[in-house]
Amino acid sequence: MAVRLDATDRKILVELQRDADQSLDEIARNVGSSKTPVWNRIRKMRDAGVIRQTTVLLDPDALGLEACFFVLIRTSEHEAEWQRRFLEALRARPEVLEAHRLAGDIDYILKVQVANARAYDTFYQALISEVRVHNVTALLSMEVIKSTTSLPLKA
Amino acid sequence: MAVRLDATDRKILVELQRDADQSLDEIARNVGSSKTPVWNRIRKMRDAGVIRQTTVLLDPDALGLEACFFVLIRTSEHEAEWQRRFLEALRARPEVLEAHRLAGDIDYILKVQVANARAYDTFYQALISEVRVHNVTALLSMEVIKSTTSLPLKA
DNA sequence: CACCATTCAGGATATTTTCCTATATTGCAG
DNA sequence: CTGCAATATAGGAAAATATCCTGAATGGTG
Repeated sequence: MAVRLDATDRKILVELQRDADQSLDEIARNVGSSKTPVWNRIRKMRDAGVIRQTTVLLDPDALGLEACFFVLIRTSEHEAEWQRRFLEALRARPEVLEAHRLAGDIDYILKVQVANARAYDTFYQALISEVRVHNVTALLSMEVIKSTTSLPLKA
Repeated sequence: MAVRLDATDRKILVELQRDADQSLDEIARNVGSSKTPVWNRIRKMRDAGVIRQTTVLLDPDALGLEACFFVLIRTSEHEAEWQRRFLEALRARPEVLEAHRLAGDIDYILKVQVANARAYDTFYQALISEVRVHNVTALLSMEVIKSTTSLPLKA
């Protein structure tokens, strides 16, 4: 079900992306409305799937996950069965935070968050032993310049 | 202030990452405790910065942001002033969801979420007109295989 | 075993969510 | 422009929840 979002909806989403812990009254004040319409709009956007999840963002360093790798993968395999097993392997591994199938030269990109280079190597060895890939390049993040889950909304 | 996380803390974090809308009683039930210790532990982890933010994850497609690009950037510039301006430019642009400085051959990687290829080109032109970069490769995501903000926690 | 510090469960109160109702607003046909 | 129907709104009542307090339980230590 597609939902047409108006300016108030978008303001609410901006507030929720900024801080989902706010009370309805606070959000209502920030968007210039009252709690009932805000509540109805949030419920509607939840039901429509515009809002997918409320969650908490953790500090990777505080959890000892100090190494972030972007992994570029080329493969010569393109059969359905191989792909199914590859996707399953990625979905099953919690250190894989993102995985995209790409257009062009490089077939897949992964974002992998692990404790250190050794942990990455363990992950890498396990992955390539499970599914054959042609060429893998790992890019190691030295510094997170920016990291947000807030999608841009035309206010 | 570093916090030592025990098994209960990690269970709480797993629950909060899964669904931060749960009531304290629910979380307490799920981790086998009662609401007071859960509440105290959450507050402590918030204060310590382990929990950085409570937020809402939105569906990019529902907002008309149907194109996700990973952008690989090489530059010959490595002066402090250039870098400062480059970081500022990235932080100021809301379509840049992630930006990392990398080790090795490629200097930076960005994750950019936009409406379509045209919008990406607009972003790209604006960026290179603002700061000089040597070489830019854009990888277009065809399919999101996995996308999570949940960091792996040894339960 | 006794002491201290820490963590716990359960309860009291303040706050918030959830839903209802009556009013206001908007879009639209005549 | 006017009146009607559909929709959105503000405010309030009841239920649920967060927040904080108290006293009991626990675990490590001399």
